[in-house]
Amino acid sequence: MRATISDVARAAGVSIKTVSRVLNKERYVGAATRERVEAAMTALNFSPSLAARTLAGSRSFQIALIYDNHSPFYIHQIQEGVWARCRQEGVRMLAQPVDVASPTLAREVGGLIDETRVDGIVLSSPVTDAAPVLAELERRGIPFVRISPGTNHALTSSVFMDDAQAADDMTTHLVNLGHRRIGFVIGHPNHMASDQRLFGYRRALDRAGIAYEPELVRPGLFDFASGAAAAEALLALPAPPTAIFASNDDMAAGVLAVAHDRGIPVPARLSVAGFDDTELARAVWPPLTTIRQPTRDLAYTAASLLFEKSDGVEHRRLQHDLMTRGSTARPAG
Amino acid sequence: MRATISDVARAAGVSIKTVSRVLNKERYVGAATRERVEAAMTALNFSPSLAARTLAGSRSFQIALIYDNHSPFYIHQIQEGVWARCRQEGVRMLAQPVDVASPTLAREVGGLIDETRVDGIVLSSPVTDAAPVLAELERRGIPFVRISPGTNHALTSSVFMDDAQAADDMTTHLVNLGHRRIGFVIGHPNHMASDQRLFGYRRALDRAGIAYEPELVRPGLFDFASGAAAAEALLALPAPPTAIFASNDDMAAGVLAVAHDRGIPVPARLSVAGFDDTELARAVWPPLTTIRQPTRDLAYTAASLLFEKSDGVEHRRLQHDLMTRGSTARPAG
DNA sequence: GCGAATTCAGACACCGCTGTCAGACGGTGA
DNA sequence: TCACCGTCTGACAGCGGTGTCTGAATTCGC
Repeated sequence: MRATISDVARAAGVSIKTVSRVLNKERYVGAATRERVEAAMTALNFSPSLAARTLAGSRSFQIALIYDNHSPFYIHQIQEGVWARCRQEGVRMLAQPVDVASPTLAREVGGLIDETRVDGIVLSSPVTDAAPVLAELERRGIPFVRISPGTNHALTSSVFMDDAQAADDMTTHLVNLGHRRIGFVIGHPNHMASDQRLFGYRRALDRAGIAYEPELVRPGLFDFASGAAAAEALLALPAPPTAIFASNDDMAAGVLAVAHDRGIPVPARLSVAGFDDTELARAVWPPLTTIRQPTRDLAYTAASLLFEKSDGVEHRRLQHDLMTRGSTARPAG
Repeated sequence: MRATISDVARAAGVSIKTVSRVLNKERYVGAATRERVEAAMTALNFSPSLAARTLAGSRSFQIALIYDNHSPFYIHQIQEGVWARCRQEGVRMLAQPVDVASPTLAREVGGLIDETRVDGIVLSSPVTDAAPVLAELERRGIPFVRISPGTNHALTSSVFMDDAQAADDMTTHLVNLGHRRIGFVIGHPNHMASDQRLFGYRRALDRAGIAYEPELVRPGLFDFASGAAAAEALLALPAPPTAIFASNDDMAAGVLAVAHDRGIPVPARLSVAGFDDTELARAVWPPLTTIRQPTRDLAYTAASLLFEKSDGVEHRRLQHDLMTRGSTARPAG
């Protein structure tokens, strides 16, 4: 049967409180005692009941990762990162997909906290910018860290990259190749990063002395279909762009598909650039020039911030990289 | 402050136990009493402590989903399916990535069960066939369901599709198009489904009276790179195949990339087929002809089996579909 | 109209740990 | 020598619910 803490105590000839001390690495346990207890624990194959620890103590050894569904690749990396850090800490991760548009979201999150008593929360974009949720978390005073938030940077701890600079870098890359008419596909309007990326695109154009043309900029939803639709529109223009920069890889894949369909060789006649460097970027052809977003590391760092529990608000900026692959080249002619 | 069950009891003018009865939908609670209690619960915004319920009762309101990392798309759909069913049941899902090759895996899983007291477990391939894990679960008598297991079908409840038939269908599709030299890329050796798919391929060839040629069959690991490597080898053959059937979409994407690199038009000169119908199948160009595997439904059904807790072992086979898209066509000439 | 079955509600122990407090012990400074 | 401190360990009371048992009120069969 399952071993309990009192079984261990009996086997080691100490009180259950002493076993508890060893379990929690508290001070004031003699070396000899500790060893006896540890031996008993392994001998009995003891795993403490999380439920009992949560109920009796002030920690639950669980944190929650809250996200809304967008790219599976992105979510996968986020989960990976948070989970890896949790594992080091001996803490469980509760993955909680939500609908950021749900009117009851704040209450759901509140219920989650009450039920599970999680020790902290990692928020992934776009839940990072859902005001009711932030207010609820604030009200309860539960520690939380946001990954790539778009608003109120100062308020809470967060990890992020410089989306504007990254988009600027990519646009500059295209400009340096010789492109002058560069199409842009905006990201999902729910995500604040979308604005940042658009801003970076415009800033780079501006610096290069290229006039901003609204017709070259199309809305998107971070998915394949919207990328394809945007490409259709851009390529139907009287003076179509020689390069298209999509705000994520999924949409860039959509752009690629449209180009292939129309027999437009990439990159010879059309350069295509993405953003994120998900696995998709290397699975399409030609492989996408894209911005490597350190997604996994962002998530890992977010979890770290939670565990380090420095009292104050802390921010960490992580570096991005421009990954030059086969989908971009000098314009024809 | 957080409301407890005794707050609710006081507010409703009943005993704690009666509130507990309402919470658990037990019998023998008067309609009027139930309403008073429910009103008090919403008024106080009461969420019961999972830790306390777990400790005192015989359920934990949690199940675990155990998987080893392979395609992010696949995992994403599996999580989605299990999670959707859990939500209906008011049960939390603990996502637990593991390394199926780890020698301590069974112990880890045992520890997970002891710590969390999960009510049941969903196993996803290839953990479905890790003998030590199965033995551990069996020993503890904890309910579990396997998704697409490869072995010991009779032993435990499972949901699956007919991988052999699906591969047979795809191969037959290619044969019917007129292909005679059909390359095949095997899946990851850890996954039992890989054998089944190879078997289906051979069976279809056999029925069509086409001799099996070992040189047309290459090993793979379910990832892009191994698909590309297999394609390189196949296309370097003195008599290269006119079609390549890869055991999943990721590898098929690798095949496509090699074809593009070599300037071999798809599907005009080479047909390419995948397996799974992940989002990737529609993100590449041309979109992949593939087998739609009802991954999300498999996961959903697996969770259902867990909750329905019919005493006996139960199996559910789900249907697959042949999705004909742009990557396959009649061979040239 | 009366005993028995059924419906309803509460008392109480306890699930397996942690927090608090108090006690024992040996070493230290005055 | 004594008071005092740091170190080590145990007793004990909960944490917030559920399972079991017991008892009262109601319905039912004949």
